[in-house]
Amino acid sequence: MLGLLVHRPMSGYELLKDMDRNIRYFWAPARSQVYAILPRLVEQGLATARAVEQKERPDKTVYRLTRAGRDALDTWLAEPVEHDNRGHFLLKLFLSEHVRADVRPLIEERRTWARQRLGELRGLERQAERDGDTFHGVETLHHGIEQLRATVRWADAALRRLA
Amino acid sequence: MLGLLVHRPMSGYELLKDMDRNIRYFWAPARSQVYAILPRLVEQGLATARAVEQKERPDKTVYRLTRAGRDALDTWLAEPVEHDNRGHFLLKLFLSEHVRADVRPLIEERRTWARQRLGELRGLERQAERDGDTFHGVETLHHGIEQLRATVRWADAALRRLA
DNA sequence: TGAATCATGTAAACAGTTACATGATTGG
DNA sequence: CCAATCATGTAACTGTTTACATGATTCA
Repeated sequence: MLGLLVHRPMSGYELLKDMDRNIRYFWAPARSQVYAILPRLVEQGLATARAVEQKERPDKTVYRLTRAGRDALDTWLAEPVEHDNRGHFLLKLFLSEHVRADVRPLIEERRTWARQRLGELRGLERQAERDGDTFHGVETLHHGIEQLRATVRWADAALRRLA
Repeated sequence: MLGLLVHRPMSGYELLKDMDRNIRYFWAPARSQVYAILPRLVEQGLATARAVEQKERPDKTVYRLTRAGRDALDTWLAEPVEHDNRGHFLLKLFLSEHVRADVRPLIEERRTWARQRLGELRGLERQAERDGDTFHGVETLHHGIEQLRATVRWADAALRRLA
């Protein structure tokens, strides 16, 4: 949310529109969650709230990032990616647009992580085959392996597109 | 958790061991979450708790599925998969092992879902290219497309392995 | 002697969902 | 006239995490 408010001050409603346009496919919180977080940003000094009266529409509250909010965003982007955290990587990839930093290390790190993880899963796959595991158990491993191979393929292609 | 208790009555600790062995790669709740859910199963009549005294180890509580618990598992497995719900599909795939039902429709449905979704993302990809979106925005789309292609590939292969 | 394992929990927070609630305007 | 859009929220959950807390046994 800090990463979207960086563009321009917005109300919760506008923020949700922005999310729907940009990041819905990897992060889509409920409306009520966004409205719950916004006042918390103000409490934490990361944003300010300004009531805006409207004549033909209900009044709205517009949130604007503070300097501390901008700093918090930069700090978050500089922290290591939590690869197992759903959507965390894609969120950082998307938001690093606003912070002029090289994306290459981010993508390379994702690639390294995926390859390591791939090694683990292949180990379990061999073990499952030795142990004569059920179709169901083995297929969940095959599934994970295909997803990780796709991640490596994507990272390679993205790095080529960058070059 | 119902799907693991179906095998044999277990304490929270044993349940966590089982999870770590089998489903850790697509669902790994915290220890405290498992301990929080178990008494809730008893409240809902889905399991019974039995205190077991141990001499050389701390006492433990062993949970056993009731008939209602077994029915709840079957009902859950028969319900449509929530494809967007993290781990939901893999959990059902893994647990349908215990319920003698054909897995084929489950995998076919996953494949259909992934292909539809793939169509959506490809549409957004074309639009993003027309609109001249940033590298970051376009790459998140490429990433999603690769993941979905991997899902379709996996489903095709799994259906072949089944045949 | 110290780490790992066995075993169970509480507390506090944040994440995320669905359902409930209101009320005006715009456009087909 | 009906649906969608604009706009904001509350309530009640379930999901999920990290940190705190205890205490015995086994094995290197």
